[in-house]
Amino acid sequence: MLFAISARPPFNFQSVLQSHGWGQCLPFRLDDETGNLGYTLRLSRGRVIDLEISESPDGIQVQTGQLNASEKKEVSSALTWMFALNMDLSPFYEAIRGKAPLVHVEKRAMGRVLRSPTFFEDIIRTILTTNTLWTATIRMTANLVGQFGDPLSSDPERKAFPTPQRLATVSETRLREETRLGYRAPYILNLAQRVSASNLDVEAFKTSNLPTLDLRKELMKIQGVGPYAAANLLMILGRGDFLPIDTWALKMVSQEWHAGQTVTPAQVQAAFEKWGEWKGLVYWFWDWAYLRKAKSD
DNA sequence: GGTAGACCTGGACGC
DNA sequence: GCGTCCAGGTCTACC
Repeated sequence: MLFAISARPPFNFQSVLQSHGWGQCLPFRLDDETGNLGYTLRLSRGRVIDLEISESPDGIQVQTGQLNASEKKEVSSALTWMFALNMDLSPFYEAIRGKAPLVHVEKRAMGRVLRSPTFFEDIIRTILTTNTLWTATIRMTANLVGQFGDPLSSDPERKAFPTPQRLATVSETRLREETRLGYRAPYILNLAQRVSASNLDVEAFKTSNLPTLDLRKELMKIQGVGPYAAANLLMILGRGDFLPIDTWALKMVSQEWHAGQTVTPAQVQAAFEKWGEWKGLVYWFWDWAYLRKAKSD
């Protein structure tokens, strides 16, 4: 079946896909030819379905197998969250309007960050981005999905992201040695076990009314989530008060404002401080001169 | 509160 | 093919 879901305008499908690298990590699949996004989704009752998501005139449309009414509602709800279809970007655009390195942002309806259907999946994937190369993040995620995800009945090669319950039963040794998570294995296992045992409701973070500072403290109580990962997760939650400062950020700020001299995290923070609650989004979508030059060379 | 070192993997490099 | 070095955030112990 095929159905459409409208987005709060302005909306740009490709801008969401390109907002970060999640589309390269299973169970997402980016189709370079069509520009569409695939995703293998496990519904709450355990059925695994495949989604082919593309742009529609006023939002997105999704091609999938036959769904009953409650399944269709669940898929619509998941996609609305994943693409932040309800997000109101007008205050952000008002704050950045006319600022030179950001003029492309409103033109291309940027500001939404692609999310996973569950915050559990986003936390795990974020932990797997820490202290490693992006190619290793893609590999670790693929291992997790391939080894522990529920398969699609029509194509068992395609699997959904593992549930907390499934991961909670896996040994740390296996996560370490077979899934190749290394020292991250106990962090992933601990999170899965806490969520599985209902000792931590990570999905509640999606609708939390906590001030961002408090939300950040809660996120940093999760093993494996430090300042960088917390800022990244806050961005996913639509809170742009903190910067995910990694080595890339240090390099960009060094090149942009310090003539290539080594900079500290505090200097990165200072560079964006004036943007207040929007600093995360401003940083995320900044048009870096260093990258522009690299492209033109 | 700040700092140093350990953690682990895989890619790059030299031999 | 093998060994070594390095990059990448977080955690823990220590000051």
